[in-house]
Amino acid sequence: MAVSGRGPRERMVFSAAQLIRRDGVASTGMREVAAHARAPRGSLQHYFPGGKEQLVNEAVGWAGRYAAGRVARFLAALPEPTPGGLFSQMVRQWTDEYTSTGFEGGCPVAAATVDRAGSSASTREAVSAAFDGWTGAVALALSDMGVPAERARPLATLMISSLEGAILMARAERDVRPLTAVSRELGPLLDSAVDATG
Amino acid sequence: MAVSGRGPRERMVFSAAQLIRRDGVASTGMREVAAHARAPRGSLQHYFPGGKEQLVNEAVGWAGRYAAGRVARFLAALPEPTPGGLFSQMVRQWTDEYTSTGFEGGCPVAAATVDRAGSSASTREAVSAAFDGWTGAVALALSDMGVPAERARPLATLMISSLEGAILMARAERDVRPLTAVSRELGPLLDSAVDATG
DNA sequence: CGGCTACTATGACAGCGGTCATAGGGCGAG
DNA sequence: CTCGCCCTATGACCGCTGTCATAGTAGCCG
Repeated sequence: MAVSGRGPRERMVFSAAQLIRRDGVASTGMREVAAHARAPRGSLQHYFPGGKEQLVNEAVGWAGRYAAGRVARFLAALPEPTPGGLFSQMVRQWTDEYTSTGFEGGCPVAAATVDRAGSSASTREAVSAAFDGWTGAVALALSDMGVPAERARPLATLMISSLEGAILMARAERDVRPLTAVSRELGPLLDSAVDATG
Repeated sequence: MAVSGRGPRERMVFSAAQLIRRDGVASTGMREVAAHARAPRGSLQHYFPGGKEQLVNEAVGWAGRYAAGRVARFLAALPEPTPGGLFSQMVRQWTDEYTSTGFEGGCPVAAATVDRAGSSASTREAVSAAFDGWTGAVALALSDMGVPAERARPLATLMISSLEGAILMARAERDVRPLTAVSRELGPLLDSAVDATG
Protein backbone atom coordinates (compact mmCIF):
# COMPACT_ATOMS: atom_id res chain seq x y z
CA MET A 1 0.00 0.00 0.00
CA ALA A 2 2.31 2.67 -1.27
CA VAL A 3 1.31 6.17 -0.36
CA SER A 4 1.56 8.60 -3.22
CA GLY A 5 0.04 11.81 -1.99
CA ARG A 6 1.45 15.10 -3.07
CA GLY A 7 4.06 16.25 -0.64
CA PRO A 8 5.93 14.29 1.99
CA ARG A 9 4.05 16.14 4.68
CA GLU A 10 0.64 15.09 3.46
CA ARG A 11 1.85 11.57 2.93
CA MET A 12 2.99 11.35 6.53
CA VAL A 13 -0.32 12.59 7.86
CA PHE A 14 -2.13 10.11 5.67
CA SER A 15 0.17 7.27 6.67
CA ALA A 16 -0.28 8.14 10.31
CA ALA A 17 -4.03 7.87 9.93
CA GLN A 18 -3.68 4.51 8.22
CA LEU A 19 -1.36 3.07 10.82
CA ILE A 20 -3.34 4.47 13.72
CA ARG A 21 -6.53 2.95 12.51
CA ARG A 22 -4.80 -0.41 12.28
CA ASP A 23 -2.64 -0.56 15.41
CA GLY A 24 -3.85 2.28 17.61
CA VAL A 25 -2.03 5.45 18.51
CA ALA A 26 0.33 4.10 21.13
CA SER A 27 1.51 1.19 19.01
CA THR A 28 2.24 3.38 16.02
CA GLY A 29 5.80 4.69 16.00
CA MET A 30 7.06 7.83 14.39
CA ARG A 31 9.77 5.97 12.47
CA GLU A 32 7.10 3.60 11.24
CA VAL A 33 5.03 6.48 9.92
CA ALA A 34 7.98 7.93 8.05
CA ALA A 35 8.85 4.57 6.55
CA HIS A 36 5.28 3.89 5.52
CA ALA A 37 5.07 7.30 3.87
CA ARG A 38 8.41 6.76 2.18
CA ALA A 39 9.44 10.02 3.75
CA PRO A 40 12.77 10.81 5.31
CA ARG A 41 12.88 10.44 9.04
CA GLY A 42 14.44 13.85 9.41
CA SER A 43 11.33 15.43 7.98
CA LEU A 44 9.36 14.48 11.03
CA GLN A 45 10.84 17.07 13.28
CA HIS A 46 10.83 19.53 10.44
CA TYR A 47 7.16 19.31 9.54
CA PHE A 48 5.88 18.36 12.95
CA PRO A 49 7.84 20.29 15.55
CA GLY A 50 5.02 19.55 17.95
CA GLY A 51 6.07 15.92 17.88
CA LYS A 52 3.84 12.91 17.81
CA GLU A 53 0.96 14.76 19.37
CA GLN A 54 0.80 17.18 16.46
CA LEU A 55 1.05 14.42 13.91
CA VAL A 56 -1.72 12.45 15.55
CA ASN A 57 -3.93 15.50 15.81
CA GLU A 58 -3.50 16.26 12.13
CA ALA A 59 -4.21 12.68 11.20
CA VAL A 60 -7.41 12.81 13.23
CA GLY A 61 -8.37 16.08 11.61
CA TRP A 62 -7.76 14.65 8.20
CA ALA A 63 -9.90 11.61 8.98
CA GLY A 64 -12.70 13.77 10.26
CA ARG A 65 -12.74 15.94 7.17
CA TYR A 66 -12.60 12.83 5.04
CA ALA A 67 -15.61 11.31 6.76
CA ALA A 68 -17.56 14.54 6.54
CA GLY A 69 -16.68 14.90 2.88
CA ARG A 70 -17.89 11.42 2.11
CA VAL A 71 -21.39 12.36 3.17
CA ALA A 72 -21.85 14.64 0.18
CA ARG A 73 -20.54 11.95 -2.14
CA PHE A 74 -22.92 9.40 -0.69
CA LEU A 75 -25.81 11.76 -1.27
CA ALA A 76 -24.80 12.30 -4.87
CA ALA A 77 -24.80 8.54 -5.41
CA LEU A 78 -28.37 8.19 -4.19
CA PRO A 79 -31.10 8.61 -6.82
CA GLU A 80 -33.60 9.54 -4.15
CA PRO A 81 -31.95 10.63 -0.90
CA THR A 82 -33.36 9.13 2.26
CA PRO A 83 -31.84 8.87 5.73
CA GLY A 84 -31.83 5.11 5.54
CA GLY A 85 -30.21 5.25 2.14
CA LEU A 86 -27.45 7.50 3.42
CA PHE A 87 -26.85 5.27 6.41
CA SER A 88 -26.76 2.26 4.16
CA GLN A 89 -24.04 3.90 2.10
CA MET A 90 -22.04 4.82 5.17
CA VAL A 91 -22.17 1.25 6.37
CA ARG A 92 -21.50 -0.09 2.93
CA GLN A 93 -18.16 1.62 2.77
CA TRP A 94 -17.06 -0.56 5.65
CA THR A 95 -18.57 -3.82 4.53
CA ASP A 96 -16.90 -3.30 1.19
CA GLU A 97 -13.54 -2.73 2.77
CA TYR A 98 -13.85 -5.65 5.14
CA THR A 99 -14.95 -8.12 2.53
CA SER A 100 -12.30 -7.08 0.04
CA THR A 101 -9.29 -6.02 2.11
CA GLY A 102 -9.91 -7.81 5.39
CA PHE A 103 -10.58 -6.68 8.90
CA GLU A 104 -7.27 -4.99 9.50
CA GLY A 105 -8.38 -1.44 10.14
CA GLY A 106 -10.90 0.45 12.19
CA CYS A 107 -11.76 4.09 12.50
CA PRO A 108 -8.75 6.28 13.32
CA VAL A 109 -10.89 8.74 15.22
CA ALA A 110 -12.17 5.99 17.47
CA ALA A 111 -8.63 4.75 17.97
CA ALA A 112 -7.42 8.19 18.96
CA THR A 113 -10.31 8.52 21.38
CA VAL A 114 -9.56 5.25 23.11
CA ASP A 115 -5.82 5.83 23.31
CA ARG A 116 -5.56 9.53 24.01
CA ALA A 117 -8.84 10.98 25.29
CA GLY A 118 -7.63 10.65 28.83
CA SER A 119 -4.01 11.64 28.38
CA SER A 120 -3.79 14.36 25.74
CA ALA A 121 -6.08 17.35 25.87
CA SER A 122 -5.22 18.59 22.40
CA THR A 123 -5.85 15.21 20.82
CA ARG A 124 -9.13 14.91 22.66
CA GLU A 125 -10.12 18.26 21.18
CA ALA A 126 -9.07 17.15 17.72
CA VAL A 127 -11.21 14.06 18.08
CA SER A 128 -14.11 16.09 19.34
CA ALA A 129 -13.82 18.43 16.36
CA ALA A 130 -13.69 15.48 13.99
CA PHE A 131 -16.84 13.96 15.41
CA ASP A 132 -18.50 17.33 15.43
CA GLY A 133 -17.74 18.07 11.78
CA TRP A 134 -18.86 14.63 10.73
CA THR A 135 -22.07 14.85 12.75
CA GLY A 136 -22.75 18.28 11.32
CA ALA A 137 -22.41 17.02 7.77
CA VAL A 138 -24.79 14.15 8.40
CA ALA A 139 -27.27 16.39 10.23
CA LEU A 140 -27.25 18.84 7.35
CA ALA A 141 -28.01 16.06 4.93
CA LEU A 142 -30.86 14.86 7.10
CA SER A 143 -32.32 18.33 7.23
CA ASP A 144 -32.23 18.55 3.47
CA MET A 145 -34.19 15.32 3.34
CA GLY A 146 -36.97 16.74 5.44
CA VAL A 147 -35.98 15.61 8.89
CA PRO A 148 -37.23 18.13 11.46
CA ALA A 149 -34.47 20.49 12.53
CA GLU A 150 -34.50 19.54 16.19
CA ARG A 151 -34.09 15.85 15.39
CA ALA A 152 -31.44 16.14 12.71
CA ARG A 153 -28.47 16.29 15.02
CA PRO A 154 -29.58 13.65 17.50
CA LEU A 155 -30.32 11.30 14.64
CA ALA A 156 -26.96 12.03 13.06
CA THR A 157 -25.35 11.20 16.39
CA LEU A 158 -27.29 7.97 16.50
CA MET A 159 -26.16 7.05 13.01
CA ILE A 160 -22.51 7.71 13.69
CA SER A 161 -22.62 6.01 17.07
CA SER A 162 -24.18 2.91 15.61
CA LEU A 163 -21.68 2.84 12.80
CA GLU A 164 -18.70 3.24 15.11
CA GLY A 165 -19.95 0.56 17.44
CA ALA A 166 -20.71 -1.81 14.60
CA ILE A 167 -17.21 -1.27 13.24
CA LEU A 168 -15.79 -2.33 16.58
CA MET A 169 -17.93 -5.44 16.74
CA ALA A 170 -17.30 -6.38 13.14
CA ARG A 171 -13.57 -6.13 13.62
CA ALA A 172 -13.74 -8.18 16.78
CA GLU A 173 -15.82 -10.94 15.19
CA ARG A 174 -14.16 -10.67 11.80
CA ASP A 175 -17.63 -10.66 10.35
CA VAL A 176 -19.63 -7.90 8.69
CA ARG A 177 -22.84 -9.07 10.32
CA PRO A 178 -22.92 -6.37 12.98
CA LEU A 179 -22.65 -3.79 10.22
CA THR A 180 -25.38 -5.29 8.11
CA ALA A 181 -27.60 -5.84 11.13
CA VAL A 182 -27.28 -2.23 12.18
CA SER A 183 -27.99 -1.00 8.69
CA ARG A 184 -31.01 -3.20 8.22
CA GLU A 185 -32.53 -2.43 11.59
CA LEU A 186 -31.85 1.26 11.80
CA GLY A 187 -32.46 2.22 8.17
CA PRO A 188 -36.24 1.94 8.14
CA LEU A 189 -36.49 3.63 11.51
CA LEU A 190 -34.52 6.57 10.16
CA ASP A 191 -36.74 6.87 7.13
CA SER A 192 -39.80 7.07 9.33
CA ALA A 193 -38.45 10.30 10.78
CA VAL A 194 -38.89 12.10 7.49
CA ASP A 195 -42.66 12.19 7.42
CA ALA A 196 -42.94 12.72 11.15
CA THR A 197 -44.56 16.07 11.59
CA GLY A 198 -43.43 16.53 15.17
CA MET B 1 -9.47 3.97 43.97
CA ALA B 2 -8.11 1.15 46.01
CA VAL B 3 -8.89 -2.27 44.69
CA SER B 4 -10.03 -4.69 47.35
CA GLY B 5 -11.14 -7.81 45.55
CA ARG B 6 -10.56 -11.18 47.07
CA GLY B 7 -7.25 -12.53 45.94
CA PRO B 8 -4.31 -10.74 44.36
CA ARG B 9 -5.00 -12.48 41.11
CA GLU B 10 -8.54 -11.19 40.80
CA ARG B 11 -7.44 -7.76 41.86
CA MET B 12 -4.88 -7.65 39.08
CA VAL B 13 -7.41 -8.67 36.47
CA PHE B 14 -9.81 -6.06 37.74
CA SER B 15 -7.13 -3.39 37.84
CA ALA B 16 -6.04 -4.27 34.35
CA ALA B 17 -9.59 -3.74 33.12
CA GLN B 18 -9.77 -0.40 34.86
CA LEU B 19 -6.48 0.85 33.52
CA ILE B 20 -7.14 -0.45 30.03
CA ARG B 21 -10.44 1.31 29.80
CA ARG B 22 -8.73 4.54 30.81
CA ASP B 23 -5.45 4.49 28.87
CA GLY B 24 -5.83 1.72 26.33
CA VAL B 25 -4.00 -1.58 26.22
CA ALA B 26 -0.68 -0.42 24.85
CA SER B 27 -0.31 2.43 27.32
CA THR B 28 -1.04 0.24 30.31
CA GLY B 29 2.08 -1.31 31.78
CA MET B 30 2.34 -4.50 33.73
CA ARG B 31 4.12 -2.81 36.60
CA GLU B 32 1.32 -0.27 36.65
CA VAL B 33 -1.29 -2.98 36.94
CA ALA B 34 0.51 -4.59 39.85
CA ALA B 35 0.89 -1.28 41.63
CA HIS B 36 -2.75 -0.36 41.08
CA ALA B 37 -3.85 -3.73 42.44
CA ARG B 38 -1.47 -3.38 45.38
CA ALA B 39 -0.11 -6.72 44.31
CA PRO B 40 3.53 -7.76 44.25
CA ARG B 41 5.21 -7.43 40.91
CA GLY B 42 6.55 -10.94 41.15
CA SER B 43 3.04 -12.30 41.16
CA LEU B 44 2.58 -11.24 37.59
CA GLN B 45 4.69 -13.96 36.10
CA HIS B 46 3.33 -16.39 38.61
CA TYR B 47 -0.36 -15.92 37.92
CA PHE B 48 -0.04 -14.92 34.30
CA PRO B 49 2.71 -17.00 32.74
CA GLY B 50 1.19 -16.09 29.40
CA GLY B 51 2.34 -12.54 29.99
CA LYS B 52 0.50 -9.40 29.17
CA GLU B 53 -1.58 -11.07 26.52
CA GLN B 54 -3.10 -13.43 29.04
CA LEU B 55 -3.76 -10.68 31.53
CA VAL B 56 -5.45 -8.53 28.90
CA ASN B 57 -7.54 -11.44 27.70
CA GLU B 58 -8.76 -12.18 31.19
CA ALA B 59 -9.55 -8.53 31.80
CA VAL B 60 -11.60 -8.47 28.61
CA GLY B 61 -13.37 -11.64 29.61
CA TRP B 62 -14.16 -10.21 33.00
CA ALA B 63 -15.54 -7.04 31.44
CA GLY B 64 -17.69 -9.02 29.05
CA ARG B 65 -19.18 -11.13 31.81
CA TYR B 66 -19.75 -8.03 33.86
CA ALA B 67 -21.64 -6.31 31.04
CA ALA B 68 -23.72 -9.40 30.37
CA GLY B 69 -24.51 -9.76 34.05
CA ARG B 70 -25.68 -6.18 34.29
CA VAL B 71 -28.45 -6.89 31.84
CA ALA B 72 -30.29 -9.10 34.30
CA ARG B 73 -29.91 -6.47 37.00
CA PHE B 74 -31.26 -3.79 34.74
CA LEU B 75 -34.27 -5.93 34.00
CA ALA B 76 -34.92 -6.49 37.67
CA ALA B 77 -34.90 -2.73 38.22
CA LEU B 78 -37.61 -2.17 35.63
CA PRO B 79 -41.21 -2.37 36.85
CA GLU B 80 -42.40 -3.14 33.36
CA PRO B 81 -39.62 -4.39 31.11
CA THR B 82 -39.45 -2.84 27.65
CA PRO B 83 -36.57 -2.74 25.15
CA GLY B 84 -36.39 1.01 25.40
CA GLY B 85 -36.37 0.82 29.15
CA LEU B 86 -33.51 -1.64 29.13
CA PHE B 87 -31.53 0.50 26.71
CA SER B 88 -32.19 3.53 28.82
CA GLN B 89 -30.72 1.73 31.82
CA MET B 90 -27.68 0.63 29.86
CA VAL B 91 -27.05 4.20 28.78
CA ARG B 92 -27.81 5.53 32.21
CA GLN B 93 -24.97 3.59 33.73
CA TRP B 94 -22.59 5.64 31.61
CA THR B 95 -24.20 9.02 32.05
CA ASP B 96 -24.16 8.43 35.78
CA GLU B 97 -20.49 7.60 35.74
CA TYR B 98 -19.56 10.51 33.52
CA THR B 99 -21.49 13.09 35.47
CA SER B 100 -20.23 11.88 38.82
CA THR B 101 -16.71 10.59 38.21
CA GLY B 102 -15.75 12.38 35.01
CA PHE B 103 -14.95 11.25 31.50
CA GLU B 104 -11.82 9.32 32.34
CA GLY B 105 -12.80 5.85 31.23
CA GLY B 106 -14.36 4.11 28.28
CA CYS B 107 -15.26 0.53 27.57
CA PRO B 108 -12.34 -1.87 28.07
CA VAL B 109 -13.64 -4.21 25.40
CA ALA B 110 -13.65 -1.40 22.88
CA ALA B 111 -10.16 -0.41 23.94
CA ALA B 112 -8.88 -3.94 23.48
CA THR B 113 -10.49 -4.11 20.07
CA VAL B 114 -8.87 -0.93 18.88
CA ASP B 115 -5.44 -1.77 20.25
CA ARG B 116 -5.16 -5.48 19.68
CA ALA B 117 -7.69 -6.72 17.11
CA GLY B 118 -5.07 -6.52 14.40
CA SER B 119 -2.06 -7.77 16.32
CA SER B 120 -3.15 -10.45 18.76
CA ALA B 121 -5.38 -13.29 17.62
CA SER B 122 -6.14 -14.51 21.12
CA THR B 123 -7.15 -11.08 22.34
CA ARG B 124 -9.34 -10.58 19.31
CA GLU B 125 -11.08 -13.83 20.17
CA ALA B 126 -11.51 -12.75 23.77
CA VAL B 127 -13.07 -9.52 22.60
CA SER B 128 -15.31 -11.36 20.20
CA ALA B 129 -16.46 -13.66 22.97
CA ALA B 130 -17.14 -10.71 25.23
CA PHE B 131 -19.30 -9.00 22.65
CA ASP B 132 -21.02 -12.26 21.88
CA GLY B 133 -21.91 -12.97 25.48
CA TRP B 134 -23.14 -9.45 26.01
CA THR B 135 -25.20 -9.49 22.83
CA GLY B 136 -26.67 -12.84 23.79
CA ALA B 137 -27.76 -11.55 27.17
CA VAL B 138 -29.45 -8.54 25.63
CA ALA B 139 -31.07 -10.61 22.90
CA LEU B 140 -32.43 -13.02 25.46
CA ALA B 141 -33.95 -10.15 27.38
CA LEU B 142 -35.52 -8.79 24.22
CA SER B 143 -37.04 -12.16 23.43
CA ASP B 144 -38.56 -12.32 26.87
CA MET B 145 -40.17 -8.96 26.20
CA GLY B 146 -41.87 -10.21 23.12
CA VAL B 147 -39.45 -9.21 20.40
CA PRO B 148 -39.67 -11.68 17.52
CA ALA B 149 -36.89 -14.25 17.69
CA GLU B 150 -35.30 -13.35 14.38
CA ARG B 151 -35.01 -9.69 15.33
CA ALA B 152 -33.78 -10.12 18.88
CA ARG B 153 -30.12 -10.51 18.06
CA PRO B 154 -29.89 -7.85 15.38
CA LEU B 155 -31.62 -5.41 17.69
CA ALA B 156 -29.30 -6.34 20.53
CA THR B 157 -26.37 -5.67 18.21
CA LEU B 158 -27.85 -2.31 17.35
CA MET B 159 -28.24 -1.42 20.99
CA ILE B 160 -24.70 -2.34 21.91
CA SER B 161 -23.25 -0.70 18.83
CA SER B 162 -25.07 2.53 19.53
CA LEU B 163 -24.00 2.47 23.13
CA GLU B 164 -20.35 1.83 22.30
CA GLY B 165 -20.29 4.55 19.70
CA ALA B 166 -22.02 7.01 21.98
CA ILE B 167 -19.48 6.26 24.69
CA LEU B 168 -16.71 7.16 22.27
CA MET B 169 -18.35 10.41 21.27
CA ALA B 170 -19.25 11.35 24.82
CA ARG B 171 -15.68 10.85 25.96
CA ALA B 172 -14.36 12.85 23.05
CA GLU B 173 -16.71 15.76 23.65
CA ARG B 174 -16.69 15.44 27.43
CA ASP B 175 -20.43 15.69 27.28
CA VAL B 176 -23.14 13.11 27.91
CA ARG B 177 -25.25 14.48 25.09
CA PRO B 178 -24.39 11.73 22.61
CA LEU B 179 -25.50 9.19 25.16
CA THR B 180 -28.76 10.90 25.95
CA ALA B 181 -29.44 11.56 22.27
CA VAL B 182 -28.96 7.92 21.41
CA SER B 183 -31.17 6.80 24.25
CA ARG B 184 -33.93 9.22 23.44
CA GLU B 185 -33.94 8.48 19.72
CA LEU B 186 -33.48 4.76 19.78
CA GLY B 187 -35.66 3.90 22.77
CA PRO B 188 -39.07 4.45 21.19
CA LEU B 189 -37.96 2.71 18.02
CA LEU B 190 -36.96 -0.33 20.03
CA ASP B 191 -40.28 -0.42 21.83
CA SER B 192 -42.12 -0.43 18.53
CA ALA B 193 -40.51 -3.78 17.74
CA VAL B 194 -42.43 -5.49 20.53
CA ASP B 195 -45.88 -5.34 18.98
CA ALA B 196 -44.61 -5.95 15.49
CA THR B 197 -46.13 -9.19 14.38
CA GLY B 198 -43.53 -9.84 11.68
C1' DC C 1 30.48 33.67 -5.70
C1' DG C 2 28.29 34.19 -0.79
C1' DG C 3 24.22 33.88 1.91
C1' DC C 4 19.96 32.20 3.01
C1' DT C 5 16.19 29.00 3.50
C1' DA C 6 14.06 24.50 3.07
C1' DC C 7 14.73 20.09 3.72
C1' DT C 8 17.32 15.73 4.75
C1' DA C 9 20.48 12.65 7.23
C1' DT C 10 22.29 10.32 11.28
C1' DG C 11 23.63 9.35 15.61
C1' DA C 12 22.83 9.62 20.43
C1' DC C 13 20.19 9.80 24.60
C1' DA C 14 17.23 8.80 28.32
C1' DG C 15 13.22 6.36 29.50
C1' DC C 16 10.14 2.76 29.66
C1' DG C 17 8.26 -1.69 28.01
C1' DG C 18 7.67 -6.84 28.76
C1' DT C 19 10.15 -10.66 30.03
C1' DC C 20 13.49 -13.69 32.15
C1' DA C 21 16.64 -15.52 35.82
C1' DT C 22 17.49 -16.15 40.19
C1' DA C 23 16.76 -16.30 44.84
C1' DG C 24 14.35 -15.55 48.99
C1' DG C 25 10.25 -16.35 52.52
C1' DG C 26 6.32 -19.12 54.60
C1' DC C 27 4.44 -23.13 55.64
C1' DG C 28 2.38 -27.65 55.77
C1' DA C 29 3.81 -32.76 55.19
C1' DG C 30 6.45 -36.43 56.36
C1' DC D 1 14.72 -31.25 60.82
C1' DT D 2 14.24 -31.51 55.56
C1' DC D 3 11.69 -31.50 51.57
C1' DG D 4 8.54 -29.48 48.38
C1' DC D 5 5.26 -26.24 47.01
C1' DC D 6 3.19 -21.66 46.41
C1' DC D 7 4.12 -17.16 46.30
C1' DT D 8 7.09 -13.03 46.47
C1' DA D 9 11.20 -10.10 45.53
C1' DT D 10 14.46 -7.90 42.72
C1' DG D 11 17.69 -6.99 39.41
C1' DA D 12 19.08 -7.34 34.76
C1' DC D 13 18.40 -7.51 29.73
C1' DC D 14 17.22 -6.02 25.24
C1' DG D 15 14.36 -3.69 22.29
C1' DC D 16 11.85 0.13 21.15
C1' DT D 17 10.06 4.80 21.78
C1' DG D 18 9.94 10.01 21.14
C1' DT D 19 13.06 13.56 21.02
C1' DC D 20 17.12 16.23 20.42
C1' DA D 21 21.63 17.84 18.42
C1' DT D 22 24.30 18.34 14.81
C1' DA D 23 25.65 18.32 10.29
C1' DG D 24 24.79 17.87 5.74
C1' DT D 25 22.63 18.93 0.88
C1' DA D 26 19.73 21.47 -2.76
C1' DG D 27 18.34 25.28 -4.72
C1' DC D 28 17.00 30.03 -5.13
C1' DC D 29 18.30 35.15 -4.68
C1' DG D 30 21.33 38.70 -5.17
